[in-house]
Amino acid sequence: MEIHQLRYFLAVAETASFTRAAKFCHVSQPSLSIQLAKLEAELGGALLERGRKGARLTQRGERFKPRASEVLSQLELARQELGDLDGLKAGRVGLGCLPTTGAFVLPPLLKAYRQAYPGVQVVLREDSSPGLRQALLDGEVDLAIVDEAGLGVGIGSAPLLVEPLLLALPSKHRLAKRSSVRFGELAAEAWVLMKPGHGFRVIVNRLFADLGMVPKVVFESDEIATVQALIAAGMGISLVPRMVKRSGLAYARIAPVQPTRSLALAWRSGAALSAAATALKAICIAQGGKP
Amino acid sequence: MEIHQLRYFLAVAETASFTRAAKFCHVSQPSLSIQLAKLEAELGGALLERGRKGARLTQRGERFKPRASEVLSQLELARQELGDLDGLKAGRVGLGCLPTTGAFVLPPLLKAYRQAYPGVQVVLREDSSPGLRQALLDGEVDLAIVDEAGLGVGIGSAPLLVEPLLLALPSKHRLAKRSSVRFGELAAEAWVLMKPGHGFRVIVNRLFADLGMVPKVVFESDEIATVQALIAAGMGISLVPRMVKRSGLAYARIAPVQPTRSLALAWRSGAALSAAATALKAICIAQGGKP
DNA sequence: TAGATAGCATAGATATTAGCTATGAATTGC
DNA sequence: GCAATTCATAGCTAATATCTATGCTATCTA
Repeated sequence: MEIHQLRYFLAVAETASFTRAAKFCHVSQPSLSIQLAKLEAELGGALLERGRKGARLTQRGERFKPRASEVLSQLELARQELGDLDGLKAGRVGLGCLPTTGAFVLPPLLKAYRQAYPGVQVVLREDSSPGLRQALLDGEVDLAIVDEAGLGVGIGSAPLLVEPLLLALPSKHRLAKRSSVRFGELAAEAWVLMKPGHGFRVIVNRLFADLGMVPKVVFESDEIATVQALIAAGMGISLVPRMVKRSGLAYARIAPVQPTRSLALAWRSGAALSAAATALKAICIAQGGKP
Repeated sequence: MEIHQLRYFLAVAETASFTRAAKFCHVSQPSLSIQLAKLEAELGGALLERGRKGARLTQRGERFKPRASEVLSQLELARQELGDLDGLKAGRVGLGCLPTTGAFVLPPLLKAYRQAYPGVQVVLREDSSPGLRQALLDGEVDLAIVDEAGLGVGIGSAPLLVEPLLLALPSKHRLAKRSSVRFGELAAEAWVLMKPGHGFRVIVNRLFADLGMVPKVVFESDEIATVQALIAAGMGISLVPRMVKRSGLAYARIAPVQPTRSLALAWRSGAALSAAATALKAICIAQGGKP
């Protein structure tokens, strides 16, 4: 059973004539006759009744017609849908981001994207960098905004932004008035940090390791908001990305070498990005993550 | 776009591997690769993402898959339905009959048919012989039980039964006690007949014509029941087929040559009878219309 | 690190087949 | 009776689906 046979069959059903159907299908009448004979042979019986002045459907033909019609409709619909997908009139793109960044970088990105491609659905996923990395590899998201911990083998990336990590202090802290602090001055401080595995916990660990020290960690959380709340309550100090600055805390730069974290847009290396994902990638890179 | 391409595509979607899909489809892996490349080219973009350890669907592939699946389902369903039709597990047959015969010949026929093929729907149509002839030619019914007036060019037929026409008389009629009557004795009688066009009105006309006479027609009707009711009321006499004999009237044979009407099973000459119609035809001929 | 394995793509040969033109057979209309 | 219509058949050609053999790359293993 071939698709062109279905097309020929429906043309005959429509025109009640092999000759007219052949013209309609832009093939010769013998070709059409032969193909229909094959179709009938494969289906085990006549679909058409040939007469002196044309052809009419047999009962089997009447029964077969809606199926053949449905097949061609589905194929047409498939083309249509794929066209919509490519034309960004439809589709879906999965975007991952870090909980500490979502609230800051996503709104302008998504606003621009939604305006440009209102038909595309964006599915968000907030997770840690390793979690996002896995989600990329599993194809659960198409793109993700991650820090260094989200990269690695199998992941492609483009830099989005580099932002300084600031020392976050209770406003009454002895260093609260300082605009910059050397890291060595912090050896004895109590630290409130993100739990291990989070991207910039890694950065803090590295900073201490470089100094041959171990931080005195008094609290750990998964939420940057919690960390800052604990600091505001005077439980300790921390390093936080500049984008989460809020009132009620004091922030100081680290000197002389300011630590930073880099955010990058990441995707699975081998992945054939969908049109929707490609467009989102372009917007991300164009905006550079800067609101 | 070809059906085997859809099959290959779904196999890859299922097995996540070109190699396994090729085995499943009983083709070589290169053949499958090439066909899928063609499918993708025709649809304007990749459907599958080739990786080191197999293949996975792209977004376009995910979108396309249900359509491809539906197409194959429809084709399978079509085969199934045609098989049911041929196996007489489904189907429809149109059967026509004369109003004067339906009540007498149909019940046993339809009972036997329904019992043998409960899945087949029988659509009845009662009409005059010329009307049934047209219905046959138009394909509105597959078979019809008609008298001579229903035959002609383009109609095939098989004899079903020959039945005598009896003289129907009011029970107080002067001839009511006679078992047989010569037609010549009826020249002066008042006649209640079926309207012109009805099959056995033609027969009565012919009988009179043979004698060089014209009947004195006092009433005409389309319904044999009406004719008999008028006769019972003493309005005249008539010739009726034996199968409509009822109480309240007297019936006499015509002698010496008993007039008859023949019923036949008819179909359109060129028609490819459906399995359902062929089976019904067989039952009709086997029973010969005799209850 | 070299070799083996797995997975898909490419190349060239072959066999099937869809399509064409020409023609035939049967019927209808003037 | 001739012309026109309609579908089927025959023979040829070109397209193509498939095959085997091979290449390429990445992964696994000794």
